[in-house]
Amino acid sequence: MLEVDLRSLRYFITVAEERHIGRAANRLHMTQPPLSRAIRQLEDELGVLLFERTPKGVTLTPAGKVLYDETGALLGRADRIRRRVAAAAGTAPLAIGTLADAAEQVGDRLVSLFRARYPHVHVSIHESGLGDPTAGLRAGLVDVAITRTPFDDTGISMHVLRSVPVGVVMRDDDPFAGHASVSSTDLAGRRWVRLPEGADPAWAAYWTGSGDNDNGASPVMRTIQECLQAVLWNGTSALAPIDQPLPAGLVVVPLDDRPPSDLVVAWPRTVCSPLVRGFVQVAKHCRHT
Amino acid sequence: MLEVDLRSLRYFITVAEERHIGRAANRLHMTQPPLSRAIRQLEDELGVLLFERTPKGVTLTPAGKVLYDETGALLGRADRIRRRVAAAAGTAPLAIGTLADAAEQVGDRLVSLFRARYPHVHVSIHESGLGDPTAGLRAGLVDVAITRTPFDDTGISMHVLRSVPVGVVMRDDDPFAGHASVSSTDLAGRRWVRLPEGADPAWAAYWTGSGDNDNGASPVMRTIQECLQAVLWNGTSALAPIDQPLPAGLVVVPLDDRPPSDLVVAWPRTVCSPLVRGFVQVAKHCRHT
DNA sequence: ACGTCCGATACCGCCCGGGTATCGTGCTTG
DNA sequence: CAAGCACGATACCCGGGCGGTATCGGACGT
Repeated sequence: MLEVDLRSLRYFITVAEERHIGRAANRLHMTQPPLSRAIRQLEDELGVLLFERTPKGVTLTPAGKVLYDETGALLGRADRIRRRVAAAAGTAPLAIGTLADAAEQVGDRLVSLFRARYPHVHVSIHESGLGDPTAGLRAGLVDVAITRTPFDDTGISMHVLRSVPVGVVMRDDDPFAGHASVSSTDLAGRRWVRLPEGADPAWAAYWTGSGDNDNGASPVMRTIQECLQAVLWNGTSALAPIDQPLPAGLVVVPLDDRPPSDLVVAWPRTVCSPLVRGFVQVAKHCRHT
Repeated sequence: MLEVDLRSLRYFITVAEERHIGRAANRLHMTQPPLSRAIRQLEDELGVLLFERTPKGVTLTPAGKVLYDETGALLGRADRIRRRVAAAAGTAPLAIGTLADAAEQVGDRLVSLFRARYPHVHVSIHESGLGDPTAGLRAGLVDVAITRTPFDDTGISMHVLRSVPVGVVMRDDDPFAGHASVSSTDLAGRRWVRLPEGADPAWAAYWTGSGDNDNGASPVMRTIQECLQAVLWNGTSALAPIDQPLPAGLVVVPLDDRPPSDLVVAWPRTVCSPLVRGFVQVAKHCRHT
């Protein structure tokens, strides 16, 4: 049984229109050799020569012309089928949770990629405070979350997007401000920002200097921006991923005795919705610079 | 861009008809897990649940029903395109050469597989004598050859189907008949079958005990059957692959100091015809027991 | 004659799509 | 009710396919 896949047909159409494999490869965002190979494989599959190769490009053979004329309709029909199937499934909504402002850029990128791929899906974004590292997943408020480790992950599956070391955010007039790194013992006696009560214990312990501080007096932080402002104004300290963009007057010094924190996409382990898995696929396949 | 391939759609159709992944896997000559995975991936691709999973099988969701109804037409159109393209290319003939009766079984299998895959192609088979190891390739009589090494392969590409040690064919009353193997020195003074004059030197040297014999008296052998008869009747000896089927009264004793001979499919290095490449593909993918 | 511009080839690394073994679960059955 | 069974799901392995880079060969056009 012959099994052409639609991708190679799109390749063929592009080459036929450009009359030039190199230019077609450009349009397809790939390089020339794999495209040459794909065309040759399509020819082998059909047992027919589709292009004449000339020194200045390629031209369609009669068989290639027939394939070109017929293929457009086939691809069009395939797209129509996709739309009809999506319509028949109804407009299933997808709720995405994000951890406060911790994952803004990557979250925006992922969501826009997801929207491009599943145009018929209604996406809602729920930004949660720093008190809930599951960003609403635990509470069932969202279907999938973009957040950070560590937290209690029983019943939750995760895919790591990026693993980032963590550091101490301090004012640039801090005695440690110039250091290449610090360790926990250097930080004894500091006042730390306070997370909301009831937060996941592993999470709270990780982000607040092991919690051995008198932080009853600090106000509760709900976003990273609030944390940074507290550091600037109150002389408290906070932990943050070292790639956190900082306002002027603040620096982050790597903390060398704490494991990195992972930027992850997380979802309930028992999920069956294809949309959630599709979101995870998008996250897996795109580059996280 | 979404890229469903037609294979996964055929999988889907089969599962939808069987209402049972295991049975569908059987019909598709594959096992259940990869089929489950393929269905799930199709669902992810479309962002839609296609089947309800139940303890006794699967049932189509509304979206799945729509896909089922639409997909048949798509696959039918794909098949029609294949036929039209093949027709537009005209009925390109393919000439296949085989080395005498040396490759009968495998040749028959390959040719029938090729015919099944390219039904529109007219295939002709040219059986050559033992004097031409290229089976007509060198002379331009055929497009592709099923033959044996060794021969001068300049300008010729090959794909090895099977590598078989070579042995001496002798009568079962020969002094060496019971031996597990023999070496060239054991065979001094024997009379050997004679190949046609002008055969490829490497080829002739390989198959006739290094050619240091008085074989002016032996008749020229044109097929393996003739060789075997000569051994039976004239007391000459011959070399043959050790898997050569033998008539009663003959045995083959492995020759332990000669490299094996490869059963190969060969074609001109400068080939551009998709049919030749298709034939090679068929040869590569089928099992050669 | 040589540079340039094609497509073709060679080779590499990763991912995908096959496989086997095993699990979880809901239904059946003694 | 416990045990078996039947089904799909999961985990893991392995080979092939499809991306990539580097390079070749050949046909023009100065």
